[in-house]
Amino acid sequence: MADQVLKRRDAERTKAEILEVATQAFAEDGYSGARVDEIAERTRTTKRMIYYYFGGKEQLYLAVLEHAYRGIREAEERLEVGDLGPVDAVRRLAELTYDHHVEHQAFMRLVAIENIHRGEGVRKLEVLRDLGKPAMEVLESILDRGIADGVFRADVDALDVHLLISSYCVFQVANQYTFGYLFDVDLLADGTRPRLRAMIGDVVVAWLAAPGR
Amino acid sequence: MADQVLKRRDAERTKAEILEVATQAFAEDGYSGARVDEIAERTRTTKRMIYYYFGGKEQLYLAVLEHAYRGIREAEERLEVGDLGPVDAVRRLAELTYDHHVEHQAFMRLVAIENIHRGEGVRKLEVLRDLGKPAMEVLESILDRGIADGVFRADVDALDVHLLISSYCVFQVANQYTFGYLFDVDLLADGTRPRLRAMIGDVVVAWLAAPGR
DNA sequence: GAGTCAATGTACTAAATGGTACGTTCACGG
DNA sequence: CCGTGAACGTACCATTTAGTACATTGACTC
Repeated sequence: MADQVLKRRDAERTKAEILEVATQAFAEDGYSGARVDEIAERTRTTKRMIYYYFGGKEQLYLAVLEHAYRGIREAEERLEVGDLGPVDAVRRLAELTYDHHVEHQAFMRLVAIENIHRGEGVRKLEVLRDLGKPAMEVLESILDRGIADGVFRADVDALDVHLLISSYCVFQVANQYTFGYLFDVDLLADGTRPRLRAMIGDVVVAWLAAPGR
Repeated sequence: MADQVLKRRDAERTKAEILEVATQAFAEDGYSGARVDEIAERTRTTKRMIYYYFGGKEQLYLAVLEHAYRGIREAEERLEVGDLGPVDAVRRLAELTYDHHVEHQAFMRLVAIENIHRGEGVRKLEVLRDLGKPAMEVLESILDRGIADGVFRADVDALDVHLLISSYCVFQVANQYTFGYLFDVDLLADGTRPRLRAMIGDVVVAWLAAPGR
C-alpha cells in the first residue's frame, strides 16, 4: 500500500515533531526558560505525548541534546579538505569550520546552554564520547604532512590547533551579542564575515609556519 | 560618633548583599533558572526587600549585570603591560587577558547567559557603551609601535587582535565542560593551563609577525 | 469483525514562583 | 521625647508549571 498522507497515528512522526519543536525551544530559552506547555502547543499533538514518549522535561532535553550532537557529527563527517597541500588544507579546514559554526547557530546555543549547566547533560550521553574523533583525525593527517614537508613546526598538537580554531569560530557565534554591542560591530554581517572567515586561516597558518621555541 | 558595628538598619549594606547573592544565583542558574525566593533566603533579609530596592526580578538581573560589568572594567583598567617592546607587550597582554578570564569565571558565565538572551540585557545598560575602549587603546598603541618598528604587519586592526585573544580566552572558560568532555581534557587543570596560557601569545605574535598578504 | 494494545486527548493537581497588601520597627531631626 | 518616614517582616495571592489519572480511539491481527 502507498503510505497514507494523512496518517492519523504515527509514533515516529509525533516523536520527531516533538523533538524538533523542543530543540527550537531549548535552544531559544535554555532549559529552565523553555516551557513544556509551550512546546506541546507548538506541536500537532499534546503535552501528554511528551511524557508518553520522553518521560519528562529533563529526558526531553537530553534527547534534544543527543539528537543535535548526532546531527552535527554527520555534518562534520562531510568536512573534506580534498587533496590540497598542508598549508592550503589547514586554511580550508579553518574556513569550513567557520562556515559550519555560522550555519549551525541553534546548535551552538545548545552547547552554550550545556556549558552553563556545567556539561551535566552531555556527561549522561555516552554516545558522544568519541564525537570529536573524526575531525581530529583529519587535522592530524594534515599536520603530519605539513611537518614532514618541513612547512609546519613540529611541536604543535592537533588538539591545540583544533582548540584555536574552535575558540575563534564558537566565539563569533556564541558571543556575537555582547561583543557586538560593546565594540559596535556585527561580526556576522555580510560586510564583515568574509574578512573574519579568512582571518582564522591566516592566524593558524602563520602560527604553524612560525619557528618553534 | 564612630560608626556602629551592629547597625540594625543599613540600606546600602542590604542592597549590596542582595546584589552579591543575586550575582551568584544568576551566574549559576541563568535568568529563568535563578529563583527570587532562593536569593532572598540566602540573604540576611527577605524577598520583600528585593522588590523594595530593585523592583522585580528583571531589574535585579539588570543591576547584577551592570554591577558585574563595572567591576570588570575596573579590573581591566589595571591591565598594564609596562614599557616592554611591542612583541613582548602583546604577548604579555594576551597572558594577562587569559589570567583575567580564568579569574573571573562567574562574570564569564553572566556574559554567556546574556548572549543566550541575545544581549537584551546589556542593550538596556547605556553605561556599558564604552566599556571596551581602555583595553582597545592599550592594544592600539602596542600595535602602532610594532608597525613603526617593522616587526608587525601593517594590515591588522586592533579589534581583530582583541577578537582573537578574547575568543581564545573566553572559550577555555565558557566551553570548558563540553570541550573537556568530548576531547577528554581539562583545559584549566594545573598541568595544562600554563601551556595554553603561553600558546595564545605565540599565536598572536606569529600572526602579527607574518608578512601581510 | 472482535479483540487488543499502542497511541492519543481531556481534564485535572500539587507545588513552585513572582509579586504584593499591610503592618511593624527603628533611627533621626526638631 | 515624639512625630515621621525610610527600612523591614509576615502572610498572603494569582499564575504558572511540570506532571498525571483516566478515558478513548484507531490500526492491525487472527
